[in-house]
Amino acid sequence: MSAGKNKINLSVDAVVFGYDKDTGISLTLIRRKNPPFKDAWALPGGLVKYAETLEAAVHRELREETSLEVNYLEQLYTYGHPDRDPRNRVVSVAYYGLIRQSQFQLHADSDASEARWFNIAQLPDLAFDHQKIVDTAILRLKNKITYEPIGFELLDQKFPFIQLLTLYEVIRGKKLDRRNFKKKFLQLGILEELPEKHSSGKGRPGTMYQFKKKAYFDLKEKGMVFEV
Amino acid sequence: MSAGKNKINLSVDAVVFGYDKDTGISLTLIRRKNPPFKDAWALPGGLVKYAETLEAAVHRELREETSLEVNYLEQLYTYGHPDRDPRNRVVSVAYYGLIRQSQFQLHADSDASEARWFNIAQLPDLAFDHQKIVDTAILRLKNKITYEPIGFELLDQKFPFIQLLTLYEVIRGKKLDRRNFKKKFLQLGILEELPEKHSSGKGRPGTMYQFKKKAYFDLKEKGMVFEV
DNA sequence: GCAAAAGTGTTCCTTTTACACCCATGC
DNA sequence: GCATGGGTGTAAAAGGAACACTTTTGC
Repeated sequence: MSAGKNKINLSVDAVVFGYDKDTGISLTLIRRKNPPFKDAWALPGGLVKYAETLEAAVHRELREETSLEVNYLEQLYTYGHPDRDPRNRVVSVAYYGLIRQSQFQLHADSDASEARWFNIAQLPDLAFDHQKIVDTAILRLKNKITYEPIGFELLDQKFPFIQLLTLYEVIRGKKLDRRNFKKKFLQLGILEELPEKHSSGKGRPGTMYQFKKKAYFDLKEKGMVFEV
Repeated sequence: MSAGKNKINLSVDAVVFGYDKDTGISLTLIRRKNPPFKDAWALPGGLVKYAETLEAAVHRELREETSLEVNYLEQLYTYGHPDRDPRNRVVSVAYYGLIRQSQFQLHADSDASEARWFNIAQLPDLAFDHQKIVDTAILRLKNKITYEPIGFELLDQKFPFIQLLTLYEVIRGKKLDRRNFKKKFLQLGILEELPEKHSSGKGRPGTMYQFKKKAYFDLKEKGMVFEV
């Protein structure tokens, strides 16, 4: 603590989004066990070790604090204001990640657990400048989903079309025309229609689809522009 | 050197773009005076001081190493691979900036100077992972200019329309239709036509314009979407 | 047979692209 | 008066938005 007092600390923080067709977009927060901001909710994260990559640090912290394993992870922004941590100087590289929430109900709502999902519309007060980070992440998610097919990271591997539509509606925050959206999306040629049907219990069952990842990357390489 | 050996160093690097209607897009590099990569060209940058913001560090380093003062500065990406610096762990927050090159001919091509403009099409081998940073910055510039009017940061305050067109052609790397481009741009309502004319020596002199910054921010606030 | 949700096609309008002629200036 | 570059408008094509009826299932 005395040696290296004048050296800046480097940390990572992660905004992990999950999606559930019934509850919408959520993100993972952990409850802080120590001061400052003891008992407040915060983003998972922590100091980067000397020899690990930033991405490795994020994965490690997520594993340690939430036992989540994310597939999709992208750097968001680096927050470096001198006063963002009241103890000492901590510069934090923020990442955002996406997971299929259906696979991780673990921390859902047990009061005893330290990690929980929060709907992005009902977040508690956050420690440090984490609200700012979350705001940036949500903005990025909105933008990103229009020109990269990241939505598939949030849905199950196989899904009825209506779920894709609903996901876009939730993230964009407005109703979309079912027919136009489907037309446009199918035209991209990155969805595979499956023989299976999916019934929600009521009404006509919908066709299941899955993302053709390979087709997408092939097309992307040829200069195809994704935009929805 | 022995104390804090296990703490990560934090630096900033800056990709400063300049534009000249005759020579195109350039960026500033400095020649390294010390190992590693002694005598190689590198981006201006250096370690962040304990109590300064990241932006302040960038401005300071630019002042010290190139005597440039940039108005437009934006965070680009943070590079943190453990091996990016052969000496020890240095995580670097990269920024990119824009300036009116016409105001800074200082370091233009004096062989004795340590800072120089290089056309982005003819860059020398760069130290560290700086080529990667530059690639990202160029990509960002191309993207950004289509949905934010950052071009005005590169042009003189008053400019004939043709220069705006040429700037976009250079950055996009392809010819644009003069009439369609002008129509689209003027429709945005963020350009002010000036009474002055500008002659290139030959042909009919062109009308001068200037960017209506206030009008732009007012419109932006009302939700207007800039896209060219 | 009725309620609920999925499937499908056409028209209209807006935006984008393509394109050609006249005008002001310097020499 | 001719070469050079700047200014302007229109028509065709493409893309996006709006919109209604039929089909399949559960009860």
